[in-house]
Amino acid sequence: MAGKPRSAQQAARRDEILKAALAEFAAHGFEAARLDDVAKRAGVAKGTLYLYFADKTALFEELVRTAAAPVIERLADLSEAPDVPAPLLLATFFEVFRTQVLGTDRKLLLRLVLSEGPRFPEIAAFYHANVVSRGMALLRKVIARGVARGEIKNAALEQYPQLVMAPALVALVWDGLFQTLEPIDIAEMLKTHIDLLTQSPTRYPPPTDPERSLP
Amino acid sequence: MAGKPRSAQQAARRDEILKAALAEFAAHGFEAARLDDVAKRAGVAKGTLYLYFADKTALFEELVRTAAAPVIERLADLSEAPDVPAPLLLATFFEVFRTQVLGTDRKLLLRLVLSEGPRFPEIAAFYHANVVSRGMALLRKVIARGVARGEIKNAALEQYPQLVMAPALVALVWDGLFQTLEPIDIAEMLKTHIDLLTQSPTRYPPPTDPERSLP
Amino acid sequence: MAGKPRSAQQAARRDEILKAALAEFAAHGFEAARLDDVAKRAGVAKGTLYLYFADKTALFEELVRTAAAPVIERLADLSEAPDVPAPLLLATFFEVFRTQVLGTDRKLLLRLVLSEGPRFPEIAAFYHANVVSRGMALLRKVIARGVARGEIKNAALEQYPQLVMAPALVALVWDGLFQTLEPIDIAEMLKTHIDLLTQSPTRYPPPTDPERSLP
Amino acid sequence: MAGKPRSAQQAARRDEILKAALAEFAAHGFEAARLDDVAKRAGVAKGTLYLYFADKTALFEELVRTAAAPVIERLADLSEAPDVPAPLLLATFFEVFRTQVLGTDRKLLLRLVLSEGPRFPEIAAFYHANVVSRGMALLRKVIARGVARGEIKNAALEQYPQLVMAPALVALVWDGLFQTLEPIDIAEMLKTHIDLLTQSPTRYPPPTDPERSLP
DNA sequence: GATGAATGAGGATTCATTCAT
DNA sequence: AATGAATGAATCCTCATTCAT
Repeated sequence: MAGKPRSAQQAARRDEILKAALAEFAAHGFEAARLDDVAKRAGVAKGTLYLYFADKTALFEELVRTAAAPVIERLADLSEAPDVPAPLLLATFFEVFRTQVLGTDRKLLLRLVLSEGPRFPEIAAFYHANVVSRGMALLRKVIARGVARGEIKNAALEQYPQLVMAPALVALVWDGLFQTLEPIDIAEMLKTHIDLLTQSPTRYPPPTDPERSLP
Repeated sequence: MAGKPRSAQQAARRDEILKAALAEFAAHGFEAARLDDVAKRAGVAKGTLYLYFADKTALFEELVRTAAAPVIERLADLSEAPDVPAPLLLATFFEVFRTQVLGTDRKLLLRLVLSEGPRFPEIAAFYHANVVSRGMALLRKVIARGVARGEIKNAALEQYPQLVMAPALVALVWDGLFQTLEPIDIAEMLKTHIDLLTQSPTRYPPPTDPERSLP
Repeated sequence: MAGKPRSAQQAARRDEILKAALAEFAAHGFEAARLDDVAKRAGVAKGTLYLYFADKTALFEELVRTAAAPVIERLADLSEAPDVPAPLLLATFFEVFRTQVLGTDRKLLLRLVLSEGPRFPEIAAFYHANVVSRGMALLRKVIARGVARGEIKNAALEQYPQLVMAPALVALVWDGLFQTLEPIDIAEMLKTHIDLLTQSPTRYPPPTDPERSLP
Repeated sequence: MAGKPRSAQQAARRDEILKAALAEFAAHGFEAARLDDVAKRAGVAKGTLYLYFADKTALFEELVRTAAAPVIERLADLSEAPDVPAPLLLATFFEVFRTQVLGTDRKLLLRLVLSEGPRFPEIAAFYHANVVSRGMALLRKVIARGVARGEIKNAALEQYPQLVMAPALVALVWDGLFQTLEPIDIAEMLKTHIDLLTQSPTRYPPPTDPERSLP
C-alpha cells in the first residue's frame, strides 16, 4: 500500500487527495476530519484513499511531510547571495513568508503542525529536522554575517534565531485566531521587527520621530 | 444544568472535573479526548459530568474561560507600579509568564486555545476580549512609558505590542513541540529579547563580548 | 415499599404522583416518559417516587388500576333502573362515556391501556377482568332486556356487545389521532349508532326524512 | 441518505430491514425498540441501518408509510364493481380486512399507528390522508348506493362511515389485548354487524330465531 | 485499480435507580 | 420521610476500515 505512483495519473490523484486532506484536516483537525469528506473533496471513492495511503494517520503524516521542503529550499537559495545586507535579506525572508506561507494553503499546514504536533511526535521530529533546524541554521548564518558587518548589533541573536522568527509565528497565529476580531497589518509589523533587530532608527510614526531628525 | 455550585463539596468536585478535563483535552485535543477518561481521572461517574456541564463542548468552553483571568490580573497589578523601569517591568512580565504559565498547567490551556481556537470562535473571541486585548493594552502602556523615558528606543513598538510578546509565544510552542528534541534556555532567550527591545548592549556570550570588555 | 398510605397527607401525595404520572405517560408513552418529569410535575423529589412505588412499572400499573373502577360502577348503577327503555339507557351510557371519559383525563388512561396493554399482560388482564368483562356483561343484560321488549330487533347483539361499544372506541381513537385533522361530531355519531341498534327510523338529515313526516 | 435502492439486492435488504423493524416496533413500541435488535433480526450490522434510513424516526415513519396503500387500493378496486349489493360488498370488505390485515403483519402496523400516532403527528396525518380519508370516502359511496337501493335503511350512516368500520377497530384492538383471555369469533361478529347495518333479520342463534321461522 | 456498501467498535448522552444526608 | 446528587448500564449514532464486485 502507498507505493510510489506508477503513472502521471496516479501522481495527480495522489496530489488531489493530499490537497483535499489538507483542507479537511485544517478545517476540522486530525480527529474531527472525516475521510468521507476528504474522498468527496478529492473526487474519489472512500476506498481509493486506502490505495494511496495506509490509513488516516499515514495520510496525515504524508501530508505534512509533503509541503514542507520547498519554502526552506527557497530561503536557503536566497541566503546564498553573498552581498545582500542582512536587513534586506531578512525583509526578503519575511516577504517570502508572507506571500508563500501566509498567502497560501501552506499556512494551514503550519497551523496543523502547531495544533497536532504534540500528538504526533514523528511529525514534530520531522518538522524539527527538516524545517526548523535548517531554518534556524540559515538564520544563524544570516545573523552572524549581519553582526560581522555591523548591521545587527546584538550578537546574542545568533544564539536565539527563534527571536528573529517569533513575529512570523505571531502572524500565523493571529491570522488564524483574531484577524477577524482585530486585524493587524502584518507586513508593517514585520518591518518594525526588522528595525528592532537592526536597531534602525524608528520609522514610525515618521513625522514626529525626534531621533530621526538628528544629523 | 451546570448551575452554580451549591456547596463547597460541589465546587471542589467541579474543579476536579475541570482539572481532569484540562489534562485530557490537552493530551488529546477536544475531539479525541474521551469523557470517559475525564470522568475516570476526576474520580466520578460518567453521568456526573452532565450534572456539572451540559455537554462536552460546554465543559471545554467552561474550562477555557476558567483559568484565563488570574494571570492577566497579576500582570495588570505589576504594571501599576509607576517607577519601575520598563526593562525591569518587562523582565518581570516574562518571569511571571515563565513561572505562572509555562511552569504550570496553564500552558496546556494556552496551547488548547491555540489549537482549538479556530474551531471554537467563541473561545477565540473570549480570549481576545479577556486576555489578548487586555494584555496588549497593558503592554502598550508599558511601552509608551519606556519610550517616554528613553528606555525603549523604538516608538513603533507601541503599535505592535505583539512584537513584545512574540518570544513568549515561541517559548510556548517550542516547549510543546521541540523541547525534547532541542532544548532551549527560555529564560535566557527572553532576556536577550528584552535587550533587543531596549537596545541594551549585547550581554551574550559574556566572555567574548567585545562591548562588555570596554572600560 | 409502596405500602398503604399512613396519613391523609401521604394519600394526597400519592394521588399527586399518580396524576402527574398519568399526564406524563399519556403524553409520551410508558418508555419515553421520564420519572424526572413525573416528579417535577408532582412537585416532589425523584427519590420520593420510590417511597410510594416500587419502580416505574409499578407506578404505571398502579396508575392504570386506580382510575378504572368508578365509571363501570356508575354504569352498573344506571343499568339497575328496571324500567328505562333500552335506547334511553344506551344513550345514557354513551353520554356518560362522552362526559366522564372523553371529557376527562380518563380518556388518557384508556388510550394508555390501548397503547401499552400489549406490552403489559397484567394490565390487559386487569382491564379485561375489571372493566371489559363487567362492561360486556352489563351490556348483555341491557341488550337482552331490549330484545325482550322489542326495542332491539337483532338478538345476535347479545352475543357481541362489543358491537354496541365499538363506536365509543372509534370516538376515543379518532379524538386522539384525527380530531384536529377532521373533527367529527361524536355525540351525533353515537346517536346515529343507537338508531342503528334500535333500528329507529333514520333521523338524519331531519328535514328531508320522509318516514319522519308520517303522522 | 436513504435514497432509492439501486439494485434488487439493496431493495431486498431494505425490505428485510423494514420487516425486522416492524416486528421490533410492534413488539416493544417505538421508544423501547432497540435498533440493535432490528439489525440483528434483519441480519445486518447496526451501521447498515443508517445506510438505508437517516435515523430511528425515519425508519419508523418509512415503515408506516410503506404498507399502507395496498389494502386501500384493493378495497377501492372492489367497490368499483357496480352491481354488487351493498351487504355483499361490505361482507367482502370485512373479509379483506380479516384476511389481509388481521391475518397478516399489517395488523401490527395498524396497532403501531394507533399507539404511536399521537406522538407522531406526521404519521397520523399521513394515515388520515392516505388511508382513513380514502377509506371513509369509499364507504360513503358504498353506503349511498346501498341506501339508494334500499339495502341500507339508515341514511345517516353516510355521515358516519366510521360506524361501519368501528367493529373492525374493535376486532383489531380485541385481538391484541384480550384474544387470549376471551377469544371472540371476529368473522361472526362482523357478520352480525352487517346484519345490523342492513337491518337483516337476525340470523343468530338460528334455531330459536322466531322471525326466521316465518313463512 | 476503483468503488462504495457493509461492518462494528467506540463514544456521547440519557435516565431509572440508589443512597448519603 | 424526603431529598437530589451520583451512578453506570443502556442506546443511538458515527466513521475508519474492509472487501466483494
